Amino acid sequence: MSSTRLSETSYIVLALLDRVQPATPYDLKRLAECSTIDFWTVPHAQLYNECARLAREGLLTEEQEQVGRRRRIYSLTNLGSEALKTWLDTPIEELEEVRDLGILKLFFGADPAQLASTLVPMHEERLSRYEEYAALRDNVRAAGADVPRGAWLALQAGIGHEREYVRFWTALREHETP
Amino acid sequence: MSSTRLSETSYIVLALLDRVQPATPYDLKRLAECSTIDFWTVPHAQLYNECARLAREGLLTEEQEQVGRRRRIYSLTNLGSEALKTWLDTPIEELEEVRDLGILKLFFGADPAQLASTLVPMHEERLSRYEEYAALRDNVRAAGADVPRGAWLALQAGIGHEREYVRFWTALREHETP
DNA sequence: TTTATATAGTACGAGACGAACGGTCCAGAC
DNA sequence: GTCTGGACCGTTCGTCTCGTACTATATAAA
Repeated sequence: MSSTRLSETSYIVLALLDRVQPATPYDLKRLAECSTIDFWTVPHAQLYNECARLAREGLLTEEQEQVGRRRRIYSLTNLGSEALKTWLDTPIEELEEVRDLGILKLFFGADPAQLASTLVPMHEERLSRYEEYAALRDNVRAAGADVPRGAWLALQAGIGHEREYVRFWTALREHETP
Repeated sequence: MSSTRLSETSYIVLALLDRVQPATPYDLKRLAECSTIDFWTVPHAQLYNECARLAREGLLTEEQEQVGRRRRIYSLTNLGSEALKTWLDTPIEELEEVRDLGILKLFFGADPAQLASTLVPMHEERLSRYEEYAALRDNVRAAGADVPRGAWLALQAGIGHEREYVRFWTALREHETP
C-alpha cells in the first residue's frame, strides 16, 4: 500500500535485501560498499531511513532486537519482492543526465589541457580498478563458481565508459581535438 | 563573504550570468534550456532560490522592478566573477558517479536484451541530436562566427559517450557479450 | 583501567527536486 | 473596448537527498 512513489534508493534497498535477506541497514551499507555500486551510492544514513519507510509501506518486515544495539532486522515481504520484480521489468522511459563535473567546467570555459592533466590519471585509475575486478571474476568463473551476470555486465559498461573518458581527455591533454 | 559552500548549481548560475549579464532567473532558465545543458539541468524553481542566495552572499547584485511583474534583475559582483574564475581554475578532486538507471537495473538482474531494446533507440536518438548540434556549429563556424570552444568540446564528450552507450547496448540486444 | 578501533545507529540542517499554483502581459475575437 | 486564451514569469510547498557530526556498543590490546 505504497502511498508515496518509490525512488531509486528504495529499489536499491529492495534489491540488496533480495540477496542477503534478512539484514540490518548496516549489513546493506557494507554490501553496497563492496558490490561495485561505484555507480549509485547511497549515504548510509539514508539506508536507515529508507528501510524504516519501506517497512511502514509494508514492503519489508521489521524486527528489533530487545537488548544491546537494538538492531532492526529487515526482510522482504511478498509485496516487496513483487515491487522489485515489477521495477526490473518496467522499461526505462527517460535517459539520465551525465552530470560530470569535468564536462561542466569544460563547457563553461575552463582550460581543457589543465582539466585533462588531472582527469586522465583519475580515469585511468578507475579503469584499471574495474579491469582488476573483471579479471577477478574471470578467475572465480574459471574455478567454476557463480558470478552474477548482471554485475559483470554492469562492470563491462563501466569499463567502456572509462575507456571513452581516457580517450577523450588524453586527446585534449595533447592539445588535439577529440 | 560566503558562509556556506557554493554548490554546482551556484556555479552554473554564476557562469550563465557571466554570459548574459544582467539577467532575471527566468532568462537563465531559458538560457540553460537551450545551451546544451543536457548534462546538468537545474529545476527552474531553484534558479530563483539560488539567485537570491548568491545575492545574499554578495556574489550578485539584485535589483527589483517596482511595478508589474516585479522581476528581480541580477548581475555579477567582482566577488562573484572571482568565485567563478577560481572554480574554473580549481582542479577536480573526485570523479562523479555514473548514475545510469539502465546500468543499475542491469546490475540487479534485469533482462539485458529487454533493457537494450528500449535503450538502443533512446541513445541513438540522443546521439543524432548531438550530432546535429555539432553540424550546426560547424556551419556557424564556416560562416566565420564565434563558437565557444568549451561548449563544442562538451558536445564532443557527449557524442563519445552516446556512441559508447549505443555500442554497449547494441551488443547486448544481439545477445552478444559486450 | 584506559585507550583505540571497528561496529552500529541517530539527528539535523541545507539543498535539490518537482508539482502545483498564482499572478502578469498581450494579441486576436467579439 | 473588454474578454479570453495562451505565453510569460515567479513563488510555495512537501518530500527526498545528502553529508556531517554525533552517540553508543563491542572487542581487544596497552
